[in-house]
Amino acid sequence: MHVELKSLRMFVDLAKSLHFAKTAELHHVSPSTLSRIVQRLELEVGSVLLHRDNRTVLLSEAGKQFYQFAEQQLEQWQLLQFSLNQKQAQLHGKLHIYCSVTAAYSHLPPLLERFRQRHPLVEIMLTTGDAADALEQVEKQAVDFAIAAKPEQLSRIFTFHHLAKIPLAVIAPTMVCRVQQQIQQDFVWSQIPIILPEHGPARKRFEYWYRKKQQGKANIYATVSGHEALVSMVALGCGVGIVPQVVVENSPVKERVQYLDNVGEIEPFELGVCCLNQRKDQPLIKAFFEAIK
Amino acid sequence: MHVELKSLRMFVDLAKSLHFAKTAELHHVSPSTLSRIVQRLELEVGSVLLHRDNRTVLLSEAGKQFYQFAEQQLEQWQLLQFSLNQKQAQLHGKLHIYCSVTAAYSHLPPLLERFRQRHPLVEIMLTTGDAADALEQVEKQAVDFAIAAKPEQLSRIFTFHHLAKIPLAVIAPTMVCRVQQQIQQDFVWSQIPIILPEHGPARKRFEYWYRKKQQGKANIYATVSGHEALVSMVALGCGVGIVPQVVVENSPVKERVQYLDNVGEIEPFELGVCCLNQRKDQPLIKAFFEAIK
DNA sequence: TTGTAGTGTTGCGTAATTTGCAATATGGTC
DNA sequence: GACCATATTGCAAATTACGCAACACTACAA
Repeated sequence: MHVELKSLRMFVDLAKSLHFAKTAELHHVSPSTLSRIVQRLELEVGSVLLHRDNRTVLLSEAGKQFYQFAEQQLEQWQLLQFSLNQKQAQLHGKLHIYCSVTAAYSHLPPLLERFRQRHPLVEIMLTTGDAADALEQVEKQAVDFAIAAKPEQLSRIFTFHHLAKIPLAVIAPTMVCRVQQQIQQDFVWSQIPIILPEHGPARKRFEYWYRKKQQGKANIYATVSGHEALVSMVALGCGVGIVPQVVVENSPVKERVQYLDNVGEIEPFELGVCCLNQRKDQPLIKAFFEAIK
Repeated sequence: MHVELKSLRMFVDLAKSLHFAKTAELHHVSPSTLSRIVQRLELEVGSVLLHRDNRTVLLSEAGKQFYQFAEQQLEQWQLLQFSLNQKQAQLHGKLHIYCSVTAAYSHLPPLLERFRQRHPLVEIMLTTGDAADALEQVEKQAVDFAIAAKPEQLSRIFTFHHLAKIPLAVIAPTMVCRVQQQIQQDFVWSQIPIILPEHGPARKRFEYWYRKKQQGKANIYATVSGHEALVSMVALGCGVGIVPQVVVENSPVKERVQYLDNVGEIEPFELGVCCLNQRKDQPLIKAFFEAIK
C-alpha cells in the first residue's frame, strides 16, 4: 500500500495525539518520516496544517478542516472495501499463523497489512517459534498456516506459496575466545565447534554444505532449537553457526558476531507461506492467499 | 503531487475512455505507466477493475463501484481545496506568463500543476518566445510574469524567485562541413564562426567566457533571436554556438549537434520566476508565488 | 546558570520505487 | 497472410522515500 491513504491515517492519528514521536512509532516509521509526510501534505494543500513549536503541536484552522476531510476519505475507503468484499460475506473468524520470530518482524507485517485492511473482522493469532517446527504445526492443524522454509522434499499434503529467498550465513563470535583463535590461525573445520539447529531445513543445508567440504567428521558442539538462540550461543563464543542472514540482522547481539566469508556457497532457503492442501479452499485461507499474491 | 489522487484521476478518465494509450497521453505518462497504475490499484483493492483483452477494455462490476468511489474522493478533494481557498475569495481572472519554448516544456508544467489545482478558475495564458525578451515583456506589463534567466544586474523594479541552475554548453555541428574540420584540425577560436543570441544573458555569458580566452576578436557569423533557432543553425553547420544544455536536450535536431568539452567553465544561468515588484502583492501573482514556493 | 531530557526538523547516504523505452504477445483488418 | 493497433512485460536509469545521526530549541531540575 503506497497510497496516500497511509499519510491520511497517520495525519488523523497525529491530529489526535498531537505527538510526532508516538504517532510515528504507532505506524512503524521514524519521526523524521512522519515529519516529512506532514510537510508534503501541507505542500499539497497549500496551508499549514499543524502549528508546531519545538515543544507543542497544535491543529491549525486548515488542519481541522483537513482532519475532517481525511476521516471522510478513510471512511469512504472502508466503505468501498466493505462493499467489494460483500461477495465474501464479510469474512470473520480466527486465523492462526505460525512463524519464526524473525519472519514475524521481517516478512509478516506487509502480508498482514493488506489482509487486515481487506478483512478487518478476522482475528489473527500469531504463534512464533522455531522455524523448523513450522510444517509440523501445520500438519497437525495446530495452526492454519505457517511462514516457513520449503524443505527439499515437500510432502504432497502441503501447498506452498513462494515469498522470498533467504540467504544463509556462517557466523562466528567476535569476542576473544578459543573459537576466534582457531578461525584466525589453524582453521581446521573438523576441529571448530559448530552449533546447529536440532532439525529442519537449516540443518539439512548445513549437512550438504559440510559434506561438500570433505573435511572429516564435524565437531558439533551443540544443537539448539530456534535460530535466534543459535545466534546467541555463537555470540557467547561457543562456536560457529549457520543461520539465515536476516536472523542475524535482527538479532540483539548482532554486534557480537561476524560473518565468515569464503566458506563456499550455501543454497538459500526458499521462504514461503504453507498450508494444508485440503484446507486451501476454506474461505479464510483462500482469502489470505488472495491478499498476498 | 505525489498523491494517489493522480491514480484516481487517471482511472476515472480511463474508465470513461476505455483506452489506455489515449488516457496515458492525456495525463502525460507512458501507456506502460498507466497499465501499472491500474495494476497497483487492483492489487490495493483486491479485485479486477477492468477486464482487458488485448483489443478491448471493459469496466468490471468492481470497477464500476471503484469508479464511483474515485469520483467521490476527487470531489471531496476539490471541496477541500475550495473551502481552504475561500480566504482567497476564489481567485479568478487571467494570468499571463511569458517563457521560452524550452522552459515551457521543462520547468513550467510542475509549477502550473499545483497552481491550477489550487485555483482552477484562473485562466492561464502562456506566451513563448526568446528567453532574452522575457524581462522586457514583464517590464512593459505585456505579461504578469516570466520564467527567465537572472541577468547579472537585475533592476530593482523586479522580484526574482530562484528555480534552478541552467548549465550552458558549447555546441558544434556533427555533419561533415568546414566548421567540423576547423574544430578537429586547427581550432583557432578567432577563425571559427560563432552563432550568438542577439542579446540577453546568454550573450553576456559568451562575452565573459570568450574574453577570458584572450584569442583576439571573435568571428561572429550570425546573431539570432531565440535559443531554439540557434541550435538549428548550428545543426545546419553554420558554426559553433552557446546555449543552455536543456535547450539542446529538447531540440528536435539534438542528434545533429555535439557538445564541445574542455572549452572552459561557463557560469550557469540562474533560472527563475520574475515579476514586477510593484505587482507582487496583487492577489493572482501572490497566489502564484505561494503555489510554487 | 548549567545540565539534561524530550521534541520536531534537516543533511546525507542508501535502498526502494517508478518511469519510459523497447520488445513482446495477441487480436483485428485489409 | 502481412500489417496495424493495443496492452503488457523486461530492463536500466532516474526519481523518491527512508532511516540514521546531528541539530536546534524548550522546559525543567540541580
